[in-house]
Amino acid sequence: MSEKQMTEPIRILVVDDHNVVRQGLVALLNTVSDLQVVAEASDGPEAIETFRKHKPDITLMDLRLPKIGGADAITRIREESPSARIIVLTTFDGDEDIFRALQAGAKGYLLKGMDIDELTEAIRAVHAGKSKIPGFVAEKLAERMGGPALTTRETEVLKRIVAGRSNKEIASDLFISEATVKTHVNSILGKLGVTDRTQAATTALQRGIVHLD
Amino acid sequence: MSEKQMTEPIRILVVDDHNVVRQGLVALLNTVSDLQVVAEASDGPEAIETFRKHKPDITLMDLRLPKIGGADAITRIREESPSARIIVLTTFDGDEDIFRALQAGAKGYLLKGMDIDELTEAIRAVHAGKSKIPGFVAEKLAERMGGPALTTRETEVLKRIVAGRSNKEIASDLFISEATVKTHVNSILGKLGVTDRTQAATTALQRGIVHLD
DNA sequence: TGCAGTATCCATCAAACGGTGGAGGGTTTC
DNA sequence: GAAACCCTCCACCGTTTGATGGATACTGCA
Repeated sequence: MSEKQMTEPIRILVVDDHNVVRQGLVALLNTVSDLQVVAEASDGPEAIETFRKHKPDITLMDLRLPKIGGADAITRIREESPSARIIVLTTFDGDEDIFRALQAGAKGYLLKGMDIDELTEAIRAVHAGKSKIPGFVAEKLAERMGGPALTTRETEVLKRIVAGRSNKEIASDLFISEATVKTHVNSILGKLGVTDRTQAATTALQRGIVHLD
Repeated sequence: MSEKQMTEPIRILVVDDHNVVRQGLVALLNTVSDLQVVAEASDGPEAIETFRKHKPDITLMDLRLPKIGGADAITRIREESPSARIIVLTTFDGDEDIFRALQAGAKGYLLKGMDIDELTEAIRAVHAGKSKIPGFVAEKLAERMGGPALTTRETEVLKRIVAGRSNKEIASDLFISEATVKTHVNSILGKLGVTDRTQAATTALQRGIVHLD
């Protein structure tokens, strides 16, 4: 509204389910003169609704959220508002999560280990229409792209491997024969580059293909 | 120094390796009148050294830290200063981590999902010499106590199971026979209440006995 | 139409795993 | 010094897993 100001402040929505982190982030961002936190949300649905109501310039979003995960929330928000500028701010969470978030339309991917200056710089960059993905995040992404992607069925099987189910149990879970499960397990091992199901489970967790929750 | 004040502010050290979280926390705590952040640290050794230098009234410490983990850092700090009042502030990290932290002498165990009011209340309580452990944390702890504890050797074996090593590989890693490894694996399965090594791996991760890093 | 990819199933076989029970030597604890 | 506990090893046996090399069928795309 003010005519005197050179620039309007950048209006920000902060989404994080950890109260002290979120409130800390808000306190921190509000100390920067050209940034202004206009709303907060602590889970996926709330994020979607709050975005709809406030239409912030920039959304800072953690990926691990209750009810609806960050990547899905990004998808939903951008379905309604394709111009939404969303920056993922998380701790790491594996290449699969990075991939899904960027796939969903995130314009930036920052780590909580970054400095506040880098954060504000990234916010301004994305607000100006640029993208901001750190080099090593891009590397991780390239790494993932190199490897062949799991099919939906394989992912289904992998989830159950992580859940500690045997081939026989997985077979009855999915209403298929144990032979088929073995086929899937074999291609999973091949694609993940591991030699047994325990390794498959831990690398699936590490790469963020599956979560323990 | 001031004689006019009713109470001196509580001097706080904040330890967290995520810069934006830590700086946010500092910004947040400094908005509370009787709290004053006097120092920060971003890893274990730094925490120990910074504590030595500033002797804060309260230390807020995350558990996942580079170089030296939070629990070990607490141990080391309290060796030098048995009266140190340390509050763990973390995201969760499983019952084993809770146990080790309290064992090491932490006076409080708070989650980052808590409200800022609860946090400040806990800080004042611990500063007043009390302990502050939320109910469900105590529950988790009780749960853990119920189950039989793993021996050091079993933990060693479990780490390698999580790393995806076979019994034969674990045997040569530890310079023991495969038969011995099988014995250990068997008691691990029994103690964890699971039926195979993949389940052992995932519940070990879930309970915080082992970490993927 | 034909090809690539996915999902389903089969048989076979060796290797790895898990269950059971027992045994000896070493601590720590009472 | 007995009891309790841990670590080490052994043998036996059935089950599970992973590796290999197929086969059929449905999809979508070129």
